[in-house]
Amino acid sequence: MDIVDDLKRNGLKNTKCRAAILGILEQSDQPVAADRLFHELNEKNIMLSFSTVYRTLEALTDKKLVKKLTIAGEDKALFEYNRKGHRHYLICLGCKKILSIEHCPLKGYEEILKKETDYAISGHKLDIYGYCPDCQKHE
Amino acid sequence: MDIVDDLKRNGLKNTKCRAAILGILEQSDQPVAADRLFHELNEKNIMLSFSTVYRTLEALTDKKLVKKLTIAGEDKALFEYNRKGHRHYLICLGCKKILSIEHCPLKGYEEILKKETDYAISGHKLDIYGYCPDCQKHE
DNA sequence: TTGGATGCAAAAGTTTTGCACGGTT
DNA sequence: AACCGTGCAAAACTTTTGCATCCAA
Repeated sequence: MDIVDDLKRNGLKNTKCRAAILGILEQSDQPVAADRLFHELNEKNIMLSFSTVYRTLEALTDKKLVKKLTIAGEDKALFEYNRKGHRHYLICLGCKKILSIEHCPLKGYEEILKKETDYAISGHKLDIYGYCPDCQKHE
Repeated sequence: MDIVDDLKRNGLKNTKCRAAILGILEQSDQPVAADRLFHELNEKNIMLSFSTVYRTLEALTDKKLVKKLTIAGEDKALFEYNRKGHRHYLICLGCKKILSIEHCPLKGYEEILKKETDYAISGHKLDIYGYCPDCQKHE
């Protein structure tokens, strides 16, 4: 099982909670908030406490199995399975759905910026906002 | 006084608190967090409560005099004087200093994305992370 | 004078932590 | 058996809100 391997390879014990949380994230195409994870797990009769959800997410984030992200207009953090590889997000302002964009239009720009500013650039984060086709219809 | 005009033009009463908060933001080249504003004002012997700081920031944000933003790795919201015009941020991972970048390398990209996804694109947010010259030296 | 602005205190929401207990290796 | 993981409750922290009072227009 991939998920158990993910855990073991990173020196994390394979427990019901961790496998369940990592599993949900791995199968979701959307970043998920901590409270949503908590409720989804409860629905599956996997009872765990809020502290465990947060501690698990922290452990998984530390080991880079999971990415933590925040988007403008959201007060809480979101978590997603770390599928490696650079990604941007297209966020629907109507339904809050998040689409991953794998193509990066900023290749080369970091190099230009480095020359201009003398900063050592280590990465960037691009979020694009708009309305998905569904939300355009209903308004 | 520009700041008083800003307030009046937007139907906001000109009060000590609002002028002080807007003034600090206007003179800062960095986005500022609510608690930092609170402390800076106290140092200037302008005593006001936390609720007022938040309520004032909310009013100023609603009127678009101020922009509210959140950056990855920061738990609290930051606020900056709205200097109009599109901006990106270059954030130092060492000292957390934020540099404004006025040039936008994404002209045209939104149009391409619109065709690819059928989303109505309304904007984007680009944060670039790195280390400023000072922080590069001290490490 | 009147409605909006402020202070205080309490509440709400998310996230963290202390401590005792339980499960994995 | 040892150590890490978990549950529960309480705390920390940012932000919001209710209500009485105060101030700008």
